[in-house]
Amino acid sequence: MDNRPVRAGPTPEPSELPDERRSARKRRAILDAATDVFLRNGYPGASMDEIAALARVSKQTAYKHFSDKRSLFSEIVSSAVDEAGDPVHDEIVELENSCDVEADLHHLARQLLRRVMRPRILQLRRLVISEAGRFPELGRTFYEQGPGRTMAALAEVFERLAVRGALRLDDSVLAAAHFNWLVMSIPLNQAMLLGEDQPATPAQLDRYADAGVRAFLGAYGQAKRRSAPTASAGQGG
Amino acid sequence: MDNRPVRAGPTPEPSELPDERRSARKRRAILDAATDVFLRNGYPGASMDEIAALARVSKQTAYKHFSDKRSLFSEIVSSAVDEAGDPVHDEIVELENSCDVEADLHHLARQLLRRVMRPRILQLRRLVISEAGRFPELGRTFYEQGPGRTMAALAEVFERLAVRGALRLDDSVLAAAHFNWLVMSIPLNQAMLLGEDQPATPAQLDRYADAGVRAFLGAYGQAKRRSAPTASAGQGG
DNA sequence: TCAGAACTAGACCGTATAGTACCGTAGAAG
DNA sequence: CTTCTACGGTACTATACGGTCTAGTTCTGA
Repeated sequence: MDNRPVRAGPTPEPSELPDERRSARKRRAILDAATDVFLRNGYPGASMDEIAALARVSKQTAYKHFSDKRSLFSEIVSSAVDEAGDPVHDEIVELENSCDVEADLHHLARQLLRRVMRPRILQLRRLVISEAGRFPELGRTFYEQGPGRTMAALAEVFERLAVRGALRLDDSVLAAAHFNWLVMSIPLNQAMLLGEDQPATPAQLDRYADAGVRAFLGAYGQAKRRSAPTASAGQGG
Repeated sequence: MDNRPVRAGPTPEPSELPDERRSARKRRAILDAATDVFLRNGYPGASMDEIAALARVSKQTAYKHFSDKRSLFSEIVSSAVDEAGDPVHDEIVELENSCDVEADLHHLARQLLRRVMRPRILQLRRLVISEAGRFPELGRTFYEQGPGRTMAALAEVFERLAVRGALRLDDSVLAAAHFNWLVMSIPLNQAMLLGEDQPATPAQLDRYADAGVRAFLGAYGQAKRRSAPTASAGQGG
Protein backbone atom coordinates (compact mmCIF):
# COMPACT_ATOMS: atom_id res chain seq x y z
CA MET A 1 0.00 0.00 0.00
CA ASP A 2 0.95 3.61 -0.37
CA ASN A 3 2.85 2.94 -3.55
CA ARG A 4 1.92 6.28 -5.04
CA PRO A 5 4.41 7.57 -7.60
CA VAL A 6 5.77 10.34 -5.37
CA ARG A 7 3.91 13.13 -7.05
CA ALA A 8 6.61 15.74 -6.38
CA GLY A 9 9.81 15.15 -4.55
CA PRO A 10 11.78 17.80 -2.69
CA THR A 11 12.73 19.30 -6.06
CA PRO A 12 9.56 20.37 -7.86
CA GLU A 13 8.99 18.95 -11.30
CA PRO A 14 10.08 21.25 -14.11
CA SER A 15 6.57 21.38 -15.51
CA GLU A 16 5.32 22.90 -12.27
CA LEU A 17 5.94 26.57 -11.90
CA PRO A 18 8.47 27.14 -9.12
CA ASP A 19 6.20 29.56 -7.30
CA GLU A 20 3.38 27.05 -7.32
CA ARG A 21 3.30 26.14 -3.67
CA ARG A 22 1.96 22.88 -2.41
CA SER A 23 -1.49 24.23 -1.77
CA ALA A 24 -1.79 25.51 -5.31
CA ARG A 25 -0.61 22.19 -6.69
CA LYS A 26 -3.23 20.36 -4.69
CA ARG A 27 -5.87 22.71 -5.91
CA ARG A 28 -4.84 22.06 -9.51
CA ALA A 29 -4.88 18.33 -8.95
CA ILE A 30 -8.38 18.52 -7.52
CA LEU A 31 -9.60 20.62 -10.42
CA ASP A 32 -8.10 18.27 -12.97
CA ALA A 33 -9.51 15.20 -11.32
CA ALA A 34 -12.91 16.80 -10.90
CA THR A 35 -12.95 17.79 -14.55
CA ASP A 36 -12.22 14.24 -15.51
CA VAL A 37 -14.81 12.66 -13.27
CA PHE A 38 -17.57 15.17 -13.96
CA LEU A 39 -17.08 14.95 -17.70
CA ARG A 40 -17.15 11.18 -17.55
CA ASN A 41 -20.00 10.59 -15.09
CA GLY A 42 -22.03 13.77 -15.05
CA TYR A 43 -22.86 15.80 -11.99
CA PRO A 44 -25.01 13.36 -10.02
CA GLY A 45 -22.90 10.38 -11.06
CA ALA A 46 -19.65 11.91 -9.87
CA SER A 47 -18.65 11.26 -6.29
CA MET A 48 -16.38 13.40 -4.20
CA ASP A 49 -14.61 10.28 -2.99
CA GLU A 50 -13.70 9.34 -6.52
CA ILE A 51 -12.50 12.86 -7.27
CA ALA A 52 -10.34 12.97 -4.16
CA ALA A 53 -8.92 9.55 -4.89
CA LEU A 54 -8.11 10.45 -8.48
CA ALA A 55 -6.47 13.67 -7.33
CA ARG A 56 -4.48 11.70 -4.72
CA VAL A 57 -5.80 14.04 -2.11
CA SER A 58 -7.76 13.49 1.04
CA LYS A 59 -11.40 14.40 0.93
CA GLN A 60 -10.76 16.87 3.70
CA THR A 61 -8.34 18.75 1.48
CA ALA A 62 -10.83 18.83 -1.32
CA TYR A 63 -13.40 20.37 0.99
CA LYS A 64 -10.83 22.89 2.21
CA HIS A 65 -10.33 24.16 -1.32
CA PHE A 66 -13.92 23.94 -2.49
CA SER A 67 -16.72 24.36 -0.05
CA ASP A 68 -19.21 22.32 -2.00
CA LYS A 69 -19.74 19.79 -4.71
CA ARG A 70 -21.76 22.47 -6.48
CA SER A 71 -19.05 25.10 -6.37
CA LEU A 72 -16.39 22.62 -7.45
CA PHE A 73 -18.58 21.75 -10.40
CA SER A 74 -19.13 25.39 -11.29
CA GLU A 75 -15.40 26.02 -11.11
CA ILE A 76 -14.39 23.19 -13.38
CA VAL A 77 -17.03 23.96 -15.97
CA SER A 78 -16.19 27.64 -16.01
CA SER A 79 -12.49 27.07 -16.43
CA ALA A 80 -13.02 24.32 -18.98
CA VAL A 81 -15.20 26.66 -20.98
CA ASP A 82 -12.65 29.44 -20.69
CA GLU A 83 -9.72 27.39 -21.84
CA ALA A 84 -11.74 25.88 -24.67
CA GLY A 85 -13.01 28.96 -26.40
CA ASP A 86 -10.07 31.23 -26.98
CA PRO A 87 -7.88 31.22 -30.01
CA VAL A 88 -10.24 31.14 -32.97
CA HIS A 89 -11.30 34.71 -32.41
CA ASP A 90 -8.14 36.13 -33.97
CA GLU A 91 -8.44 34.09 -37.10
CA ILE A 92 -11.97 35.33 -37.60
CA VAL A 93 -11.16 39.01 -37.41
CA GLU A 94 -8.21 38.56 -39.76
CA LEU A 95 -10.71 37.42 -42.32
CA GLU A 96 -11.67 41.02 -42.85
CA ASN A 97 -8.56 41.66 -44.95
CA SER A 98 -8.73 38.39 -46.81
CA CYS A 99 -8.08 38.53 -50.54
CA ASP A 100 -9.56 35.07 -51.08
CA VAL A 101 -12.65 34.97 -48.89
CA GLU A 102 -13.80 31.61 -50.15
CA ALA A 103 -10.55 29.83 -49.38
CA ASP A 104 -10.22 31.49 -46.00
CA LEU A 105 -13.77 30.65 -45.07
CA HIS A 106 -13.07 27.04 -45.86
CA HIS A 107 -9.97 27.08 -43.72
CA LEU A 108 -11.77 28.83 -40.88
CA ALA A 109 -14.68 26.42 -41.01
CA ARG A 110 -12.34 23.45 -40.79
CA GLN A 111 -10.60 24.96 -37.80
CA LEU A 112 -13.84 25.76 -36.03
CA LEU A 113 -15.31 22.36 -36.62
CA ARG A 114 -12.21 20.49 -35.54
CA ARG A 115 -12.18 22.55 -32.38
CA VAL A 116 -15.81 21.96 -31.50
CA MET A 117 -15.59 18.26 -32.24
CA ARG A 118 -12.73 17.52 -29.85
CA PRO A 119 -13.88 14.83 -27.43
CA ARG A 120 -13.31 17.01 -24.39
CA ILE A 121 -15.49 19.77 -25.83
CA LEU A 122 -18.20 17.32 -26.84
CA GLN A 123 -18.31 15.91 -23.33
CA LEU A 124 -18.38 19.39 -21.90
CA ARG A 125 -21.28 20.31 -24.14
CA ARG A 126 -23.17 17.21 -23.12
CA LEU A 127 -22.52 17.96 -19.48
CA VAL A 128 -23.67 21.56 -19.74
CA ILE A 129 -26.79 20.57 -21.63
CA SER A 130 -27.74 17.93 -19.12
CA GLU A 131 -27.20 20.26 -16.16
CA ALA A 132 -28.66 23.38 -17.75
CA GLY A 133 -31.63 22.97 -15.47
CA ARG A 134 -29.69 22.76 -12.22
CA PHE A 135 -26.98 25.24 -13.29
CA PRO A 136 -28.53 27.78 -15.66
CA GLU A 137 -25.60 30.16 -15.33
CA LEU A 138 -23.24 27.50 -16.68
CA GLY A 139 -25.37 27.10 -19.77
CA ARG A 140 -25.24 30.84 -20.30
CA THR A 141 -21.48 30.90 -19.80
CA PHE A 142 -20.95 28.06 -22.25
CA TYR A 143 -23.17 29.67 -24.83
CA GLU A 144 -21.56 33.07 -24.54
CA GLN A 145 -17.98 31.82 -24.51
CA GLY A 146 -18.69 29.22 -27.19
CA PRO A 147 -21.11 29.64 -30.06
CA GLY A 148 -22.11 33.14 -28.98
CA ARG A 149 -18.55 34.38 -29.06
CA THR A 150 -17.82 32.76 -32.40
CA MET A 151 -21.00 34.03 -33.98
CA ALA A 152 -20.50 37.55 -32.68
CA ALA A 153 -17.04 37.69 -34.22
CA LEU A 154 -18.36 36.21 -37.44
CA ALA A 155 -21.15 38.75 -37.58
CA GLU A 156 -18.71 41.59 -37.21
CA VAL A 157 -16.47 40.45 -40.01
CA PHE A 158 -19.38 39.46 -42.26
CA GLU A 159 -20.73 42.96 -41.87
CA ARG A 160 -17.49 44.41 -43.24
CA LEU A 161 -17.23 41.80 -45.96
CA ALA A 162 -20.71 42.78 -47.04
CA VAL A 163 -19.71 46.43 -47.21
CA ARG A 164 -16.74 45.38 -49.30
CA GLY A 165 -19.09 43.46 -51.57
CA ALA A 166 -17.65 40.08 -50.78
CA LEU A 167 -20.89 38.85 -49.23
CA ARG A 168 -24.57 39.64 -49.83
CA LEU A 169 -26.57 39.98 -46.65
CA ASP A 170 -28.68 42.39 -44.72
CA ASP A 171 -28.54 40.70 -41.30
CA SER A 172 -25.01 39.83 -40.36
CA VAL A 173 -25.99 38.18 -37.07
CA LEU A 174 -28.33 35.84 -38.85
CA ALA A 175 -25.76 35.11 -41.53
CA ALA A 176 -23.16 34.34 -38.87
CA ALA A 177 -25.51 31.91 -37.15
CA HIS A 178 -26.31 30.23 -40.45
CA PHE A 179 -22.61 29.90 -41.23
CA ASN A 180 -21.86 28.48 -37.83
CA TRP A 181 -24.58 25.86 -37.88
CA LEU A 182 -24.21 24.94 -41.53
CA VAL A 183 -20.67 23.98 -40.69
CA MET A 184 -21.26 22.31 -37.34
CA SER A 185 -24.75 20.93 -37.07
CA ILE A 186 -24.48 17.64 -38.90
CA PRO A 187 -21.52 16.12 -37.09
CA LEU A 188 -22.30 17.88 -33.83
CA ASN A 189 -25.81 16.53 -33.55
CA GLN A 190 -24.65 13.09 -34.56
CA ALA A 191 -22.04 13.20 -31.84
CA MET A 192 -24.50 14.44 -29.24
CA LEU A 193 -27.08 11.76 -29.92
CA LEU A 194 -25.10 8.85 -31.30
CA GLY A 195 -22.24 9.13 -28.86
CA GLU A 196 -18.63 8.89 -29.79
CA ASP A 197 -18.52 5.23 -30.61
CA GLN A 198 -17.67 5.95 -34.22
CA PRO A 199 -16.10 9.40 -33.96
CA ALA A 200 -15.99 11.28 -37.23
CA THR A 201 -12.59 11.23 -38.84
CA PRO A 202 -10.80 14.52 -39.52
CA ALA A 203 -11.34 13.94 -43.23
CA GLN A 204 -15.10 13.57 -42.72
CA LEU A 205 -15.12 16.72 -40.63
CA ASP A 206 -13.32 18.61 -43.37
CA ARG A 207 -15.91 17.45 -45.88
CA TYR A 208 -18.73 18.63 -43.64
CA ALA A 209 -17.01 21.96 -43.14
CA ASP A 210 -16.47 22.40 -46.86
CA ALA A 211 -20.03 21.44 -47.69
CA GLY A 212 -21.33 23.91 -45.13
CA VAL A 213 -19.22 26.70 -46.54
CA ARG A 214 -20.36 25.93 -50.08
CA ALA A 215 -23.98 26.11 -49.01
CA PHE A 216 -23.28 29.30 -47.12
CA LEU A 217 -21.66 30.89 -50.14
CA GLY A 218 -24.54 29.74 -52.29
CA ALA A 219 -26.87 31.64 -50.02
CA TYR A 220 -24.72 34.61 -49.04
CA GLY A 221 -21.92 34.74 -51.61
CA GLN A 222 -21.68 36.92 -54.68
CA ALA A 223 -23.94 35.90 -57.53
CA LYS A 224 -21.46 33.89 -59.53
CA ARG A 225 -20.54 30.20 -59.35
CA ARG A 226 -24.06 28.84 -59.69
CA SER A 227 -23.29 25.17 -59.75
CA ALA A 228 -24.93 23.08 -57.09
CA PRO A 229 -23.35 23.86 -53.73
CA THR A 230 -22.67 20.29 -52.75
CA ALA A 231 -19.98 17.80 -53.60
CA SER A 232 -20.62 14.75 -51.45
CA ALA A 233 -19.76 15.11 -47.81
CA GLY A 234 -19.93 11.38 -47.37
CA GLN A 235 -22.83 11.70 -44.89
CA GLY A 236 -20.89 9.47 -42.57
CA GLY A 237 -22.37 7.79 -39.57
CA MET B 1 -53.89 14.61 4.29
CA ASP B 2 -54.86 12.07 1.68
CA ASN B 3 -56.77 14.65 -0.25
CA ARG B 4 -55.91 13.06 -3.55
CA PRO B 5 -58.38 13.77 -6.32
CA VAL B 6 -59.81 10.25 -6.44
CA ARG B 7 -58.07 9.09 -9.56
CA ALA B 8 -60.91 6.89 -10.69
CA GLY B 9 -64.02 6.13 -8.78
CA PRO B 10 -66.11 3.02 -9.24
CA THR B 11 -67.23 4.41 -12.58
CA PRO B 12 -64.12 4.86 -14.74
CA GLU B 13 -63.46 8.32 -16.09
CA PRO B 14 -64.62 8.81 -19.67
CA SER B 15 -61.08 9.58 -20.76
CA GLU B 16 -60.06 6.08 -19.78
CA LEU B 17 -60.93 3.45 -22.29
CA PRO B 18 -63.58 1.17 -20.82
CA ASP B 19 -61.58 -1.93 -21.64
CA GLU B 20 -58.56 -0.56 -19.84
CA ARG B 21 -58.45 -2.83 -16.87
CA ARG B 22 -56.97 -1.84 -13.56
CA SER B 23 -53.60 -3.32 -14.31
CA ALA B 24 -53.35 -1.46 -17.57
CA ARG B 25 -54.38 1.77 -15.87
CA LYS B 26 -51.68 1.34 -13.24
CA ARG B 27 -49.12 0.63 -15.91
CA ARG B 28 -50.12 3.81 -17.72
CA ALA B 29 -49.93 5.82 -14.53
CA ILE B 30 -46.46 4.50 -13.83
CA LEU B 31 -45.30 5.29 -17.33
CA ASP B 32 -46.71 8.80 -17.17
CA ALA B 33 -45.20 9.51 -13.78
CA ALA B 34 -41.87 8.06 -14.84
CA THR B 35 -41.85 10.18 -17.96
CA ASP B 36 -42.47 13.23 -15.85
CA VAL B 37 -39.83 12.50 -13.25
CA PHE B 38 -37.17 11.32 -15.69
CA LEU B 39 -37.64 14.32 -17.95
CA ARG B 40 -37.43 16.67 -15.00
CA ASN B 41 -34.59 15.11 -13.00
CA GLY B 42 -32.65 12.97 -15.44
CA TYR B 43 -31.90 9.30 -15.01
CA PRO B 44 -29.68 9.36 -11.94
CA GLY B 45 -31.70 12.11 -10.31
CA ALA B 46 -35.00 10.27 -10.59
CA SER B 47 -35.96 7.98 -7.76
CA MET B 48 -38.30 5.06 -7.98
CA ASP B 49 -39.94 6.19 -4.77
CA GLU B 50 -40.83 9.51 -6.33
CA ILE B 51 -42.14 7.85 -9.46
CA ALA B 52 -44.31 5.46 -7.48
CA ALA B 53 -45.59 8.27 -5.30
CA LEU B 54 -46.43 10.46 -8.29
CA ALA B 55 -48.20 7.56 -9.96
CA ARG B 56 -50.11 6.92 -6.71
CA VAL B 57 -48.91 3.38 -6.84
CA SER B 58 -46.94 1.26 -4.44
CA LYS B 59 -43.35 0.61 -5.28
CA GLN B 60 -44.13 -3.07 -5.42
CA THR B 61 -46.57 -2.49 -8.22
CA ALA B 62 -44.05 -0.47 -10.13
CA TYR B 63 -41.58 -3.32 -9.89
CA LYS B 64 -44.23 -5.78 -10.94
CA HIS B 65 -44.77 -3.90 -14.20
CA PHE B 66 -41.15 -2.98 -14.87
CA SER B 67 -38.38 -5.19 -13.68
CA ASP B 68 -35.81 -2.47 -13.42
CA LYS B 69 -35.18 1.24 -13.27
CA ARG B 70 -33.23 0.84 -16.48
CA SER B 71 -36.01 -0.91 -18.34
CA LEU B 72 -38.58 1.58 -17.12
CA PHE B 73 -36.37 4.34 -18.41
CA SER B 74 -35.91 2.63 -21.75
CA GLU B 75 -39.65 2.16 -22.05
CA ILE B 76 -40.57 5.76 -21.37
CA VAL B 77 -37.93 7.15 -23.68
CA SER B 78 -38.86 4.79 -26.48
CA SER B 79 -42.53 5.54 -26.29
CA ALA B 80 -41.95 9.27 -25.89
CA VAL B 81 -39.81 9.18 -29.00
CA ASP B 82 -42.41 7.18 -30.88
CA GLU B 83 -45.29 9.44 -30.06
CA ALA B 84 -43.21 12.53 -30.84
CA GLY B 85 -41.97 11.74 -34.30
CA ASP B 86 -44.93 10.72 -36.36
CA PRO B 87 -47.09 13.02 -38.35
CA VAL B 88 -44.71 15.27 -40.24
CA HIS B 89 -43.66 12.50 -42.56
CA ASP B 90 -46.83 12.76 -44.65
CA GLU B 91 -46.52 16.46 -45.16
CA ILE B 92 -42.99 16.02 -46.42
CA VAL B 93 -43.82 13.47 -49.08
CA GLU B 94 -46.76 15.53 -50.29
CA LEU B 95 -44.25 18.23 -51.08
CA GLU B 96 -43.30 16.25 -54.17
CA ASN B 97 -46.39 17.44 -56.00
CA SER B 98 -46.25 20.99 -54.76
CA CYS B 99 -46.87 23.71 -57.29
CA ASP B 100 -45.39 26.38 -55.03
CA VAL B 101 -42.31 24.78 -53.53
CA GLU B 102 -41.17 27.93 -51.82
CA ALA B 103 -44.40 28.53 -49.96
CA ASP B 104 -44.75 24.88 -49.01
CA LEU B 105 -41.19 24.72 -47.77
CA HIS B 106 -41.90 27.69 -45.54
CA HIS B 107 -44.99 26.03 -44.17
CA LEU B 108 -43.21 22.75 -43.65
CA ALA B 109 -40.29 24.43 -41.92
CA ARG B 110 -42.62 26.19 -39.52
CA GLN B 111 -44.37 22.94 -38.69
CA LEU B 112 -41.13 21.08 -38.15
CA LEU B 113 -39.66 23.76 -35.96
CA ARG B 114 -42.74 24.16 -33.83
CA ARG B 115 -42.77 20.43 -33.32
CA VAL B 116 -39.14 20.14 -32.31
CA MET B 117 -39.34 23.13 -29.99
CA ARG B 118 -42.16 21.82 -27.83
CA PRO B 119 -41.00 21.75 -24.23
CA ARG B 120 -41.56 18.01 -23.85
CA ILE B 121 -39.42 17.30 -26.91
CA LEU B 122 -36.70 19.65 -25.75
CA GLN B 123 -36.54 17.92 -22.38
CA LEU B 124 -36.50 14.57 -24.10
CA ARG B 125 -33.63 15.64 -26.30
CA ARG B 126 -31.72 16.87 -23.29
CA LEU B 127 -32.34 13.63 -21.48
CA VAL B 128 -31.25 11.48 -24.39
CA ILE B 129 -28.11 13.54 -24.90
CA SER B 130 -27.13 13.33 -21.27
CA GLU B 131 -27.71 9.57 -21.14
CA ALA B 132 -26.29 8.74 -24.53
CA GLY B 133 -23.31 7.24 -22.76
CA ARG B 134 -25.27 4.92 -20.47
CA PHE B 135 -28.00 4.15 -23.04
CA PRO B 136 -26.47 4.30 -26.51
CA GLU B 137 -29.42 2.52 -28.09
CA LEU B 138 -31.75 5.28 -26.92
CA GLY B 139 -29.60 7.86 -28.63
CA ARG B 140 -29.77 5.84 -31.81
CA THR B 141 -33.52 5.46 -31.50
CA PHE B 142 -34.04 9.16 -30.93
CA TYR B 143 -31.81 10.06 -33.84
CA GLU B 144 -33.43 7.63 -36.22
CA GLN B 145 -37.00 8.46 -35.24
CA GLY B 146 -36.30 12.17 -35.04
CA PRO B 147 -33.86 14.05 -37.23
CA GLY B 148 -32.88 10.93 -39.16
CA ARG B 149 -36.44 10.21 -40.17
CA THR B 150 -37.16 13.78 -41.12
CA MET B 151 -33.99 14.15 -43.11
CA ALA B 152 -34.48 10.87 -44.92
CA ALA B 153 -37.95 11.95 -46.03
CA LEU B 154 -36.63 15.35 -47.02
CA ALA B 155 -33.82 13.79 -49.02
CA GLU B 156 -36.25 11.64 -50.92
CA VAL B 157 -38.50 14.51 -51.89
CA PHE B 158 -35.58 16.85 -52.60
CA GLU B 159 -34.22 14.28 -55.00
CA ARG B 160 -37.46 14.38 -56.99
CA LEU B 161 -37.73 18.12 -56.81
CA ALA B 162 -34.24 18.29 -58.24
CA VAL B 163 -35.23 16.04 -61.10
CA ARG B 164 -38.21 18.31 -61.68
CA GLY B 165 -35.85 21.29 -61.74
CA ALA B 166 -37.30 22.91 -58.64
CA LEU B 167 -34.04 22.53 -56.72
CA ARG B 168 -30.40 22.46 -57.72
CA LEU B 169 -28.38 19.83 -55.88
CA ASP B 170 -26.30 16.78 -56.43
CA ASP B 171 -26.42 15.31 -52.92
CA SER B 172 -29.96 15.17 -51.66
CA VAL B 173 -29.00 13.76 -48.25
CA LEU B 174 -26.64 16.64 -47.65
CA ALA B 175 -29.21 19.14 -48.85
CA ALA B 176 -31.80 17.64 -46.52
CA ALA B 177 -29.47 17.93 -43.57
CA HIS B 178 -28.67 21.52 -44.43
CA PHE B 179 -32.36 22.33 -44.70
CA ASN B 180 -33.11 20.68 -41.40
CA TRP B 181 -30.38 22.42 -39.46
CA LEU B 182 -30.76 25.80 -41.15
CA VAL B 183 -34.30 25.79 -39.86
CA MET B 184 -33.69 24.33 -36.42
CA SER B 185 -30.20 25.02 -35.20
CA ILE B 186 -30.46 28.56 -33.90
CA PRO B 187 -33.42 28.19 -31.56
CA LEU B 188 -32.65 24.57 -30.77
CA ASN B 189 -29.13 25.23 -29.57
CA GLN B 190 -30.28 28.24 -27.62
CA ALA B 191 -32.90 26.12 -25.91
CA MET B 192 -30.44 23.33 -25.16
CA LEU B 193 -27.85 25.60 -23.57
CA LEU B 194 -29.83 28.53 -22.26
CA GLY B 195 -32.67 26.49 -20.86
CA GLU B 196 -36.27 27.34 -21.29
CA ASP B 197 -36.39 30.38 -19.07
CA GLN B 198 -37.23 32.63 -21.98
CA PRO B 199 -38.80 30.21 -24.42
CA ALA B 200 -38.92 31.45 -27.98
CA THR B 201 -42.34 32.70 -28.98
CA PRO B 202 -44.14 31.08 -31.91
CA ALA B 203 -43.61 34.26 -33.89
CA GLN B 204 -39.87 34.13 -33.32
CA LEU B 205 -39.84 30.49 -34.32
CA ASP B 206 -41.65 31.32 -37.54
CA ARG B 207 -39.06 33.95 -38.31
CA TYR B 208 -36.23 31.50 -37.73
CA ALA B 209 -37.95 28.95 -39.94
CA ASP B 210 -38.49 31.49 -42.71
CA ALA B 211 -34.93 32.74 -42.52
CA GLY B 212 -33.64 29.19 -42.72
CA VAL B 213 -35.76 28.43 -45.74
CA ARG B 214 -34.62 31.61 -47.47
CA ALA B 215 -30.98 30.68 -46.90
CA PHE B 216 -31.69 27.16 -48.09
CA LEU B 217 -33.32 28.42 -51.26
CA GLY B 218 -30.43 30.80 -51.79
CA ALA B 219 -28.10 27.83 -51.76
CA TYR B 220 -30.26 25.17 -53.36
CA GLY B 221 -33.06 27.03 -55.14
CA GLN B 222 -33.33 27.88 -58.80
CA ALA B 223 -31.06 30.71 -59.96
CA LYS B 224 -33.54 33.53 -59.75
CA ARG B 225 -34.44 35.79 -56.83
CA ARG B 226 -30.91 36.94 -56.05
CA SER B 227 -31.66 39.39 -53.32
CA ALA B 228 -30.05 38.75 -49.97
CA PRO B 229 -31.64 35.69 -48.37
CA THR B 230 -32.28 37.28 -45.02
CA ALA B 231 -34.99 39.50 -43.70
CA SER B 232 -34.34 39.88 -39.99
CA ALA B 233 -35.27 36.94 -37.84
CA GLY B 234 -35.07 39.11 -34.79
CA GLN B 235 -32.18 37.08 -33.38
CA GLY B 236 -34.12 36.68 -30.19
CA GLY B 237 -32.41 36.31 -26.83
C1' DT C 1 -70.39 -15.45 -3.52
C1' DC C 2 -65.79 -16.64 -3.58
C1' DA C 3 -61.04 -17.78 -5.13
C1' DG C 4 -57.21 -15.73 -6.91
C1' DA C 5 -54.91 -12.03 -8.82
C1' DA C 6 -53.39 -7.41 -8.28
C1' DC C 7 -52.77 -3.82 -5.24
C1' DT C 8 -51.16 -0.97 -0.76
C1' DA C 9 -48.26 0.36 3.01
C1' DG C 10 -44.27 0.21 4.94
C1' DA C 11 -40.44 -2.16 7.01
C1' DC C 12 -36.21 -3.79 5.55
C1' DC C 13 -31.28 -4.69 3.38
C1' DG C 14 -27.14 -3.43 1.44
C1' DT C 15 -24.88 0.07 -0.47
C1' DA C 16 -23.46 4.62 -1.71
C1' DT C 17 -23.36 9.41 -1.05
C1' DA C 18 -22.17 14.50 0.80
C1' DG C 19 -20.03 16.36 4.21
C1' DT C 20 -17.56 16.38 9.10
C1' DA C 21 -14.42 15.15 13.09
C1' DC C 22 -10.30 13.44 14.83
C1' DC C 23 -5.58 12.81 15.00
C1' DG C 24 -1.14 11.86 13.54
C1' DT C 25 2.22 13.52 10.04
C1' DA C 26 4.88 16.21 6.65
C1' DG C 27 6.63 20.36 4.95
C1' DA C 28 7.86 25.33 4.93
C1' DA C 29 9.41 29.69 7.69
C1' DG C 30 11.88 31.55 11.31
C1' DC D 1 15.28 22.73 15.97
C1' DT D 2 10.78 24.61 16.71
C1' DT D 3 6.28 26.06 15.21
C1' DC D 4 2.52 26.53 12.43
C1' DT D 5 -0.14 25.24 8.77
C1' DA D 6 -1.75 22.17 5.43
C1' DC D 7 -2.31 17.50 4.48
C1' DG D 8 -3.39 12.23 4.85
C1' DG D 9 -6.09 8.59 6.46
C1' DT D 10 -10.06 7.17 8.09
C1' DA D 11 -13.85 6.64 10.93
C1' DC D 12 -18.18 8.82 11.34
C1' DT D 13 -23.12 10.98 10.65
C1' DA D 14 -27.06 11.38 8.27
C1' DT D 15 -29.44 10.49 4.39
C1' DA D 16 -30.90 8.50 0.20
C1' DC D 17 -31.29 5.06 -3.15
C1' DG D 18 -32.58 0.50 -5.75
C1' DG D 19 -34.74 -3.40 -4.83
C1' DT D 20 -37.02 -7.11 -1.82
C1' DC D 21 -40.19 -8.94 1.58
C1' DT D 22 -44.31 -9.38 4.44
C1' DA D 23 -48.81 -8.88 5.60
C1' DG D 24 -53.08 -7.10 4.91
C1' DT D 25 -56.60 -5.16 1.43
C1' DT D 26 -59.24 -4.47 -2.83
C1' DC D 27 -60.61 -5.52 -7.19
C1' DT D 28 -61.91 -8.85 -11.00
C1' DG D 29 -64.15 -12.66 -13.25
C1' DA D 30 -66.82 -16.55 -13.12
